[in-house]
Amino acid sequence: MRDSNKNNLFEAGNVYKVISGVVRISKLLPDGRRQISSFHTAGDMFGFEADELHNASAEAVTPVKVIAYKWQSLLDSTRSASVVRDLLNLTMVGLRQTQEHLLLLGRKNALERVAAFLLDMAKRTRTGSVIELAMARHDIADYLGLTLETVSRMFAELKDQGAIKLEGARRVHLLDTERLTAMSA
Amino acid sequence: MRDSNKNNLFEAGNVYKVISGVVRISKLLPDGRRQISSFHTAGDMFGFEADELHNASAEAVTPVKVIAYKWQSLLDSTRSASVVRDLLNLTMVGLRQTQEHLLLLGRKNALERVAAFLLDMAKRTRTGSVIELAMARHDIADYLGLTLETVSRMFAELKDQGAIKLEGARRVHLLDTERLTAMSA
DNA sequence: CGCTGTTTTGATTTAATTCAAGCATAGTGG
DNA sequence: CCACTATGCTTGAATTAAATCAAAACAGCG
Repeated sequence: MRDSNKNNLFEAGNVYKVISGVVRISKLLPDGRRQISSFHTAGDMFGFEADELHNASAEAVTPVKVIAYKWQSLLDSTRSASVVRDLLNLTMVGLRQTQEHLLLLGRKNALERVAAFLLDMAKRTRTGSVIELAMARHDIADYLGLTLETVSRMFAELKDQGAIKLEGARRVHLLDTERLTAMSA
Repeated sequence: MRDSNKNNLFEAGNVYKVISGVVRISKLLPDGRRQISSFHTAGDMFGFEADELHNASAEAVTPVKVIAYKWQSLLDSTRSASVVRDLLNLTMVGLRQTQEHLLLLGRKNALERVAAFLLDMAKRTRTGSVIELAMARHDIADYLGLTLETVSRMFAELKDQGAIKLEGARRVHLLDTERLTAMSA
């Protein structure tokens, strides 16, 4: 197990399980534009995207504890067969989530994206209708394919409409999940 | 093997291999907005995204021949272990490609998207620098998160810049791959 | 040759970005 | 304990890239 808030968590050839904290997976364009493909929280596994050529990076959004599994040792283990089947399942789930995110980035407007994001976060954390955002507006923007200003404006819009309440910038009360769901398109 | 140009190719519980033709995988929003997550051509496998709940659909862009493999029988086979490992690899490759596409949808402008699309198509087909587009502008638009008009304008722009030449709407000569590559990111 | 669906091109509108201040909040040291 | 600073967030005004609306040009195909 590894206790870290350093920059790049990954080495290709490993798969990771998050014990606590939040990790973001992202890719950069040469000029610095960034797209975050996913956030991972306690219990999630990641690292299926890593390979030698492709340069995705994994970074800690908050201080993080992760377990690193060596790819090689997973394949060699006596239970290898069922382990590989589990890994396949996890990767397939990841693929589905990523395709859902494609739909968001390709076809949803700013308000729909933010509404969908909040609902997704609420689903993960299971702390009722109050969510604690671990990441900055800038990270949310890079996840949703928007600018941080637009994200901020959409939060304000949702607040004005009475769908959410903000306690500081990071704690969000979902007041009307019904409506958020409808808005998330 | 299945010879088809009908609408939805998939049943969950199957994985498919394309023998010939082109398949598109897409998701719809309730109001009809569509995002195509991938096109699959001869040799490609697809179906890793399918499950009971999630509604992705696979459709033939051209008349298609595919082989359907029953998930169950793949797992039961005597060579199951290596088969599952192969499926895991394919799914991981799919995940990487999908994340690359997230970067395109979230952060690239229209010209960059179209340039990247053309290069990607060229890489797949390996017919030198001339590519035959199997799909309509509308499908390209839904893949790139644009409107068909914008796609058309970007083709015109690339033509004006001397990066490509069009022979009708569907055959594209890549005249300056170098520049297209630079433009694509 | 005349349809039908596809693609291109043009004019206008709009959603989101960019640029530019201000405002909060938390942390630091006097 | 309170100024002082750094960092992140919000808000406003102006700009812009892409969407929308609208029409013409272009295939294919019966």
